[in-house]
Amino acid sequence: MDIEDGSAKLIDVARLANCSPATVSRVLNGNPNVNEIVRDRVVRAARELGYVPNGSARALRSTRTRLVGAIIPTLDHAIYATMVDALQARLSEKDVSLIINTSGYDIDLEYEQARLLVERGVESVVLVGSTHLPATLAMLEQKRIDYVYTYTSKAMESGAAVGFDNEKAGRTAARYLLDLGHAQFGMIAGITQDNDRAAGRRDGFLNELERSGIDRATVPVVEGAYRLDDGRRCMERLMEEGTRPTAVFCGSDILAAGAIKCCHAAGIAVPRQVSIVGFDNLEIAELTSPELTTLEVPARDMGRIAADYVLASPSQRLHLRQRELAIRLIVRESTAPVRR
Amino acid sequence: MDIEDGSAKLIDVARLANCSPATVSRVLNGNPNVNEIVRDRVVRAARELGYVPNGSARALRSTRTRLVGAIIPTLDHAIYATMVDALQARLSEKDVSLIINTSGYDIDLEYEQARLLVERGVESVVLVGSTHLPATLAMLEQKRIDYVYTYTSKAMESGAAVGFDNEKAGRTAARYLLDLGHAQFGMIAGITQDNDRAAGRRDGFLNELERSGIDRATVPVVEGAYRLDDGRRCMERLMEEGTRPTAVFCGSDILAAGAIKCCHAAGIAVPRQVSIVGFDNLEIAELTSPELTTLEVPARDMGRIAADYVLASPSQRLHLRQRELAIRLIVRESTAPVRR
DNA sequence: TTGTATGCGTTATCAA
DNA sequence: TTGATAACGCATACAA
Repeated sequence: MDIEDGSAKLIDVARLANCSPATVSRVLNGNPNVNEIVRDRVVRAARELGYVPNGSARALRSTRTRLVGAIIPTLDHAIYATMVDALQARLSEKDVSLIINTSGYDIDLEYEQARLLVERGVESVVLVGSTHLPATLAMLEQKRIDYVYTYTSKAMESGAAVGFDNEKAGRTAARYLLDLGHAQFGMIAGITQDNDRAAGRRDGFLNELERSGIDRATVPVVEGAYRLDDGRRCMERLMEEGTRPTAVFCGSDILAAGAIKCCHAAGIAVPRQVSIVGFDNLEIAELTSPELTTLEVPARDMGRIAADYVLASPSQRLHLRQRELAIRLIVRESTAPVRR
Repeated sequence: MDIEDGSAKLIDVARLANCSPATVSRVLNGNPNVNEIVRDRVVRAARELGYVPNGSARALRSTRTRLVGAIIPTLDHAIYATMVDALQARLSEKDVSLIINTSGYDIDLEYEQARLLVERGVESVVLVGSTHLPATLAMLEQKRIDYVYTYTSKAMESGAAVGFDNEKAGRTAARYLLDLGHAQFGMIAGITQDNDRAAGRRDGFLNELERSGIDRATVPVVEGAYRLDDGRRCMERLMEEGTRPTAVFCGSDILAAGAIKCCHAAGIAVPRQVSIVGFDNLEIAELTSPELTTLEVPARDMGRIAADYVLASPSQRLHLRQRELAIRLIVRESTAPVRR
C-alpha cells in the first residue's frame, strides 16, 4: 500500500486499473454491467491506493447525500439517547450517516439546527414530538426533505410519525390508579411549554380522572425539569397540599425517582402512604426502593422504525406514514391499593 | 417569500440582487470587501428566496466540510451520551455538524465506521480510548484527518487525548479502601478485551494493592458487560469465593448498582459487610440504597474540551495535544471502615 | 461492455 | 470593490 501525499481520486484508480473513470464509477456503485476482470482490476487498484470516494463530490453530482439528520431535545436523557442509538445502528447498516443536533427543548433553537441540517443536505430529518415552528416545517417542505415525528403518534398533514399516544398513556396511568381505589391524586409533569408529549400525558391523566367524576381542578399538577432534584422538589410541594394525594403520576422515571427520594427523606412510606407511577421504564426504574411501577416507552423500537421509514423508498413510505406503538404498564413495587 | 419549486441557488440570489455570483459568495462568507449597499441587497435577496447554500458544493470547492465525526462504543450508556451531548452543543455553536457512529466496543466495526466518516469528509474524528486498529489510525493519518482520544490521557505519537488516567483512578479506589482498613478485595471489571480503559482501571487497582503487600493473584476479578444484571451475577460469583471480599471495586456505576442489588437479594449488608465503590458518578449513584461511593468521570468536560480541540487551528492544537482531567472520589454511603 | 464529455453549485484566482 | 472564469471530484447521458 502506497503512502499517498494527498489522497487518491477516482481518476487515479482509473489510471492504475487501466480503464476509464466511468468504469471505476460503475464498479464503485455496483453497476452489474462491468466485465469481471476489469472489475477485479478496479477493486484491486482502489485498495492499493487506499482510495476513499469523496462524498461531497458524489452528493453534488448525484443529489443523494446518504445523510440523515436528527434533532432531539438532549442526549443527556436515556429515553432519547437510546432512540438515537437504535436509529444510528440501523442507518449505518445501509451506509447512511446520522447528523445529530440537540435543541434543549427550545423550538427556536430547533429551527436553527434544522437550517444547518438542510445546508448539509440531509435527505430526511427525525424530529421529536409534534410541536415545531411553522417555519421549520415550511423550510423542510420547501427543500423536499422528509421528516418523521417520534415519541408521538399524531401525524400531521405532511410528515410521518412513529411513536405512541401520550394522552392514552396518561389515561392508562389514571385508570390503573383508580382501579387500585385511589381518590386523591397528584401529578408531577415535565415542563409542558412547547412540549406536546408532556402536555399529552398530563391531559390524558386528568381526562381519565374526570371521566370517573373527579374534578380536574382539584388535582394538583406541578411541573419540573427531568432531573432528580426537581422530582424531589415537586413532591415536596405536592405533600404540602391540604389533602395529600395518595397516588402520584410522574411524567418521567427521573421525576418519580426524585419523588421517592423525597418520600424517604420525609418519612413517607411508598407505596403504603403514597403510590407512585413513573414513565419511560428506564434502567433506573429497577434501582429505586421500592422498584418503580411505570409505563414502558419503546425508545429502541422507535429509533429502528424511524430508520426504516427514512430508508424506505418514497412509494413504500406512504404505507408507513403513521405507526402507533403500544405502551405497556410495568407493575413493580411503588404502587398499592389505597388504604381504607 | 416565494414558494420555490426546487431550491434557489446562489446564482438566483445573484440575479435578484443584481450582482455577480462571486459577490454573493463573498457576502455569504463574511468577506468584508463588499459594499454595504450591495451586501444588504444580497442578504435581502437570499432571505426572499429562502436560499440555503449547498454544503456539498461548498465542501467540494473549498475542501472544508465543517463536519466532525465521533465513534463511541454506544449511546446507550450515559457516560458516552453525556460526552456527546456536550461535544455536539459546543460544535454547533460554531456551525460545525457532528456525525455520530457507534461501534459496540468492536474495533473492527470501528474501522468500518471510520471509513464512512472519511468518505463523508469529516475534518476530525473523536475516538474513545486508545485501543484501535492500526489500519484505522493509518487511514485517518493518510487522509490528514486529526483525531482525539477521549476517556484516556495517553496521547500517542500522533493524535491528541483529552481524558483521565484510568490506571491512576484504579489506584485511587484501592488506596481509599486500603485506608478504610480492608484486606480482602474483589473487583468487578468491565470487559477488558480491546478496552484499555477497563483494563487500566483494573491494573491500577491491583497495582496499588500489590504495593501494600497484597498478592494480586489472591484478588478475584470478574468481568461483566455494563448492565445491571451482569453486575448482579458478577457479585454472586465474588460472594462464592472461599474468603469473601469485604471491599469490591466496580468498573462502572451500573455494575456497582447490580452488585448492590445482589447484596440486597442475598441479605448481605452494604456497607456493613461489604463496601462497594463504583465508577462514573452517573445519576444512578444517588438512587441506590445505600447511595454509591464512586469516582467522578468528567464526561461533559471531555466533550467540551474535545470540541475545543477540533475547533482550534492547527497551530493552536499543538498546545492542546494532551489534557489530563482530574478524577474525584465521591464518598457516599456504600463504603465504610472494615469491621474488626 | 466501455469511453468521452458535461455539469452538479460553489469558491478561488485573476483581471478589471 | 466587483466580475468572469475555471476547477473541485464524481456520476450520468450518450456514443461507440
